[in-house]
Amino acid sequence: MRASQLPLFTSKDDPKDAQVASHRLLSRAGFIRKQGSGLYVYMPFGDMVHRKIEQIVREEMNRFGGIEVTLPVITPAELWQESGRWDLMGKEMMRMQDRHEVGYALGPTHEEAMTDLARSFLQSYKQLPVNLYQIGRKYRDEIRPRYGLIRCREFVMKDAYSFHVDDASLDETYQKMREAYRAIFERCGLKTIPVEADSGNMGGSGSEEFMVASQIGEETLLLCSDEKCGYRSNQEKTAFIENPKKHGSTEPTNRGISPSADAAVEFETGAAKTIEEVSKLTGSEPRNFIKAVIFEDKENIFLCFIQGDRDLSEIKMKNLAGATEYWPAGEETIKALTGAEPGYAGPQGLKVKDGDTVAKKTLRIFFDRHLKGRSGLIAGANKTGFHTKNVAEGRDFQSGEGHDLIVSHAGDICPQCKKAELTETRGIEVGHIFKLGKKYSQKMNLSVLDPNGKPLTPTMGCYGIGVGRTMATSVEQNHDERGIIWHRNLSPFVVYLVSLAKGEAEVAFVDKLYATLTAQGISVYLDDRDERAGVKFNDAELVGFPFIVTVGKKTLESGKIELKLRRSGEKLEVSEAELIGKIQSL
RNA sequence: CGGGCUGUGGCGCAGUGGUAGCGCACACGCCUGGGGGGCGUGGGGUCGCUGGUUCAAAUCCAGUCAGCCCGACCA
Repeated sequence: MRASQLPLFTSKDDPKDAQVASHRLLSRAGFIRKQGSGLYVYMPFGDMVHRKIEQIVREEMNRFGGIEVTLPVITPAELWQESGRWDLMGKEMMRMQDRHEVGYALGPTHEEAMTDLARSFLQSYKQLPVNLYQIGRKYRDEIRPRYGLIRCREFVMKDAYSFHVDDASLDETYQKMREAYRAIFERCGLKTIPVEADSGNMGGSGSEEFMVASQIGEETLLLCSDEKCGYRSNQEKTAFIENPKKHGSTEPTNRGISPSADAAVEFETGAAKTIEEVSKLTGSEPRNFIKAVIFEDKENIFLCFIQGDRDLSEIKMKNLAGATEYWPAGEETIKALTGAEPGYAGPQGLKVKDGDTVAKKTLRIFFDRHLKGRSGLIAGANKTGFHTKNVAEGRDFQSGEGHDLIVSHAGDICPQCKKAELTETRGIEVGHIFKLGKKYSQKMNLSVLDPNGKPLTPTMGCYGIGVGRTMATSVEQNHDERGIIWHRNLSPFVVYLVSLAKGEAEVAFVDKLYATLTAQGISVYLDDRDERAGVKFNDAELVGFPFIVTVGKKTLESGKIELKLRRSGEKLEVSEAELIGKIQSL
C-alpha cells in the first residue's frame, strides 16, 4: 500500500487529555481518534491492528473448540429481568426504549443473550458441551472513561460462553480456554500474568484473570516473592495473612498496652474518634485497635470488626454477606446499633447480637479471623466520647474462628506457601475466564434431557478478552520515546518503505523493490509522499512497523539497501536478497 | 454522585471592559532536499450555549451544556 492511496494521519502533538503512552502514541500515530468521552474511531492503521487481533483470537478460539456467532448489540430488557440483573446492573448499563416504550440494554456483556440463544436449540445432553463465542461491541457507561482505549464506553470484546452437563466437563473447557488464552497473548507478543481472581457479581467458583503488568493498571496484583511458590492473585481475592514481623511473634496474639488479665475499662476520649486520634492520645499503635466498619443494605446491617491498622475489603465482605447493593451505614442506623454517635462502635458491651433486629433490619456481625485470641485491645465503648481498653477476645467478646475480611498488601504472607512475603504490581486486565456455574441457566430455565430422560440444568463457563485493550496494552508494553513498536503479528504492515527517490531511475528502483517485496508475501507500506526525509523517518518510527527500509540516492550509488530494525534501532546495509531473507527470518 | 479546573481558527494555547492574536497545521510561490528546513504571501474564529450588567463583554454576573482531573471510604 502506498501513502498516496492510504494516507497517514500522524500528528506532532499529543492530544491534551492523553495521560498514558498508549493513548498518546495511538493518537499521534493516527491509529485512533476520539469522538466523544470514551468513544474512539479506529483509523485505518488502528482498524488493521484491531482486525489482526480479532483474527488471532478467532483462530485460537476455533482451534480450542469455540463456535462463532454474532448476537445483537441490543438485548431486550426481558432477558435481563429474567436473570434479575435489570435491577442489579445499575447505571453502568446503557438503557433505551423503542417507540413502544419497550426497554432494551446496549449490552455490557451477554450472559443473558447467550443463555437465551442456547436454550432455543439445546435439548439433549448429547449436544453438550458447547462453547459459543462472539466478537462484538460492548457498551458500559463507565463512571470515568480514561486512558484512551484502556477504559472506554464502547469497545470490542470476544466473549465466549460454554454449557456443560457437569463440573468435570466445565473444567475441561475451562482448561482449554486457559490454553487458548495463553496462545492468543503469546501470538500477540503480549506478556500477561495470569492471576487468581475474584469472580465478583458473576457468581461462580474458578476464575483467572490475564493481566498486563503496568504502572497505570487499575488493579493491584499480589505475587509471591518465592518463585517456586508462584502464587499470583488479584488483591481483591488474596487471603490476608499477617506478617509475623509486624508484631514480633508468630502468634497473632497479645501485643496490647497491658496484660490480658486486666479487666476491660472505659476511658474518656472526648472528641477523638478515629483510630489515628485515639492512637495518639493513648500511645498505643493502631494494630491494637479494633476497627468497626458498618454497612447496610435494604434488609441487613453488616457490622464488621477488624484490626485497626488494616482496611476492610468490601469485596470480601460483600461476598461473605451475599450482598449486592449496599452502602455505608447512616448515622441513624449506627445510633440504633451502638447507642452512640458514629465513631464509637466496639464489639464488647454491645446490647445487640448477630441475628437481632435493629432498626427493622437484620444485624449481621462479622469478625476478621486475626482478632481471635487477641487481648489488650482498644475499641469504641458504644458510648459517645468513650473507648474501652484491655479488651480481650474470648472474654469481652467472641469472634469465633472469624473470616477473611482484610485487604492484603505487599509485605503480607503468601496465602499459598504461607512463608514468603507478597509483592505488589499494578495490572490491566485484558482477559478473564471463569466458571459461572448454574446461575444463568437456572434463572433462565435452560434445561436439557439427561440420559435418563430427566431434565438437567447445564453448568456454564464464561471467557472474555478485550480486543481494544489488548491493542492498547501491547503499545504500553512496546514503545520508546520515538513511537510504537508493533509485534509483527499485530503491525498493520511489516515494512515501512521510506522512499527518498527523486529522479526517474530512483523512482523505478523503489517501485521495483516494492513489487518484489510484495510478491514475496511481505506487506509493505510505501511512503511515496513529497515530504522531507526527516518527516518520513519520524513518521516511520512513530507508527512503529517492525522494519524500516530506506531507499534513495545512496542506494543506487552503493547498491545497498538500508534496513533499520524498529525495536533495536539496529541499522544494516544489505543487498535485496539479504533484505528479503532478513525480513522473512526475523 | 461530590469537589476542582477548562471551553477562543483543524490542533495546542495567549488574551483583566474599548475593532480577536500566537505557534503548529492548511493553500500558493521561491529556495532547500538523508532526521519534523527557510523566506514570503494568503484563507480560516457567531470566543461552548442562554440570559443579565454596561455606552461597550472573549473579558464581569447567573444559569446551562460539554470535556478533563481528583475522590468515591473504613465512623
